Amino acid sequence: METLNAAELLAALGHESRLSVFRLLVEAGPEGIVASAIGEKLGLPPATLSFHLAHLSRVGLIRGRKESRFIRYCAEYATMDELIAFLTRNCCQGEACLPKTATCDTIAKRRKCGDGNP
Amino acid sequence: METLNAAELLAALGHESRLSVFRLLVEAGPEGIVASAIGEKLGLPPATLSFHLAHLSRVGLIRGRKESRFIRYCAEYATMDELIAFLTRNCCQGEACLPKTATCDTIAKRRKCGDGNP
DNA sequence: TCCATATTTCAATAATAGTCGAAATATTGA
DNA sequence: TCAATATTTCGACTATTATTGAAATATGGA
Repeated sequence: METLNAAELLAALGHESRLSVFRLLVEAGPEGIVASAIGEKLGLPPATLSFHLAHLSRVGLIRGRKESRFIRYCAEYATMDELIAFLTRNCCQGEACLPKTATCDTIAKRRKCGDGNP
Repeated sequence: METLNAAELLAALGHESRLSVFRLLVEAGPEGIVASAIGEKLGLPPATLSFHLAHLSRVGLIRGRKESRFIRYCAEYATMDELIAFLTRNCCQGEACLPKTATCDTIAKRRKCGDGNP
């Protein structure tokens, strides 16, 4: 991933409403959530929600599939992963970095960078 | 550190110039880089660079320390770590996610989320 | 077909962010 | 003190983004 593309993804997530939508979908898992339910949960007017969903879709962070009258959205985990990989690539010259504890098991593993450790 | 404002951090990184600055500092490691060298490397005019450095500093993604006439900036790895932890917290309902290969050892470990695996 | 519901598009407006020359400030070494 | 260099602030301008009501489109069920 190049810088330009990463900046686009980060900008998409750098908005309170869009980040809330994305987090909701990340937590929802592969099953996703239909648009109207997202709007209800976050209290966003239809036009506003549509605008933000379109933005997140355009950059590839979420995907929507038509399902009868609804559109069901889910997070694109692969895109998020690439983004995180980009952010941490070649980090910190082999020093320890990213040392904080975290909630998710996998995050807890992410303690040192570039130290060749399992 | 105050409470994490993830959208603010993401918006700060969601600009090509700022992301370039941040990546440069992430790769530079704890030693950091002086402002003028950053500007030269990225081809940013002093006023523009100052604007972006101030922005990144304000949200806590980088830190500058005066060093004689220069200001030496370095990445705040802890902030980035909190941000990544936030993005991946409670992800995907125990399904496999973030499955892509990555450059950094620590990233390579980050393969499943919430599966109770080491 | 007709109605109710889901979502998008349109359009006007409001708000915010980015750019960078020039002037100001700070620091150091001569 | 003076000149050179590093960085910030100011100010004016440009560009982009966000908001949302209302109208349009799409779908499925009665």
